[in-house]
Amino acid sequence: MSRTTDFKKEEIIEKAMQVFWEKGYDQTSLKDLIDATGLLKGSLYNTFGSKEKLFLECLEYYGQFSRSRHYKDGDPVLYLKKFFKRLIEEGVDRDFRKGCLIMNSCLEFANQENALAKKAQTLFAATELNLKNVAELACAQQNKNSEKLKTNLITAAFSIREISKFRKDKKFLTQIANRALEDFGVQL
Amino acid sequence: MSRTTDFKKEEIIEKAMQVFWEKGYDQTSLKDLIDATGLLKGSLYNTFGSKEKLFLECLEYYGQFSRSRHYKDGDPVLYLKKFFKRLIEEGVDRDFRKGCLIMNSCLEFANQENALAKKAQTLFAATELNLKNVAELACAQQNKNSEKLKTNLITAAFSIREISKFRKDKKFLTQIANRALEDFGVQL
DNA sequence: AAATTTCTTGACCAATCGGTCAAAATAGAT
DNA sequence: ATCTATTTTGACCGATTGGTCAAGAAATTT
Repeated sequence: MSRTTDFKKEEIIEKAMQVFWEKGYDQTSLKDLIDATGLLKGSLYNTFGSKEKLFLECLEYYGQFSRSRHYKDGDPVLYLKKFFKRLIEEGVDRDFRKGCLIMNSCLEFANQENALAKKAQTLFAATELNLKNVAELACAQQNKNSEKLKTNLITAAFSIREISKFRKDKKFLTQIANRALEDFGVQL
Repeated sequence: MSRTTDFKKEEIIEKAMQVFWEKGYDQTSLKDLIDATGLLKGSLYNTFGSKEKLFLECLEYYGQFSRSRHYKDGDPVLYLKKFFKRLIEEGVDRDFRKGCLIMNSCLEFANQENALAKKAQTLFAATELNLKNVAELACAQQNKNSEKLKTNLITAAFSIREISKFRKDKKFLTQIANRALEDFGVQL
């Protein structure tokens, strides 16, 4: 009865997200999105409505990706070790300066109060909740107060992600992680 | 023998710096700079040559401002307490979402390797050196290894500055500071 | 007061920004 | 094969980007 799209929406979101992740929202132009997705301006607007709405879908997509790496089961302390090990590995990679799209967006929209800022902060809260859950499980094993430990974890994760953008210093980044991990009696 | 400028260069740099500090380099347009300084485009280019060169002068100016708050003498631990107290006070201020221009610039130019990125990282190193010096003095008093403590200090300062942009949570920010200060046997 | 040098001004530049839209192309239902 | 709903396409929009430049204004030296 009518023509169908030549592309899969999710594939477009995935490609657009990569550009937004690398360059940030404002620094990503429509031309960038066109080049990355292979769609033309009209199709892009026909499908997503605006650059802002497309970004929201990309944020949500990244949120799914992020949640897929949240703690599910197993040893919570081991999860934390693997978690920080990965952050550092990505952090020292010279080709990886993108950080975390959620944190990037929280910072980029910090002095705004629009849908983008709100969405970014909601996703940040989810990331935080993940670490909070892990911290509580680990603390239950060790009979400790988890509130400060939770702050330490999210702060360490944030710091490693952001500082590693401009400082590819494994020792430095590992010290940050170890400072949070020592609460749980382990080190990298 | 010739006409003199109607303005003082330093006053222009100060005003331009405020805009760059609030909005970042790329998000600051020439119109913003014109509005903030009161100069017209021609005068701006006649005086500074380009937006980039103007920004470099602003960065240097901020660097002086930053250095003016570095440790000079007195009790190093007391300096640290005041240092973090101020960071948190500014951090919870709803009208203060600018963070630190040096850290902002390190992040903004993280995936570039131009004069701007270089300059920002050089200034970051100076900030770091300040905290390192203080840490060593304080450690000498207390017979401790200062290397990890130095990392903790700069990481805490960075985290408070950045996280406070989008999270005006005094308790949270204080926990970050206290985590670094506990090494020196004090708390906020 | 005149001469000289510099600063100030505003018009102008090409390029790009996010976004719109009418016409052409096309896939599916009949 | 035809009809129809939808997508694709590329031209076009006004606004803004960073930057240039010639002409006019003005301050200082002589």
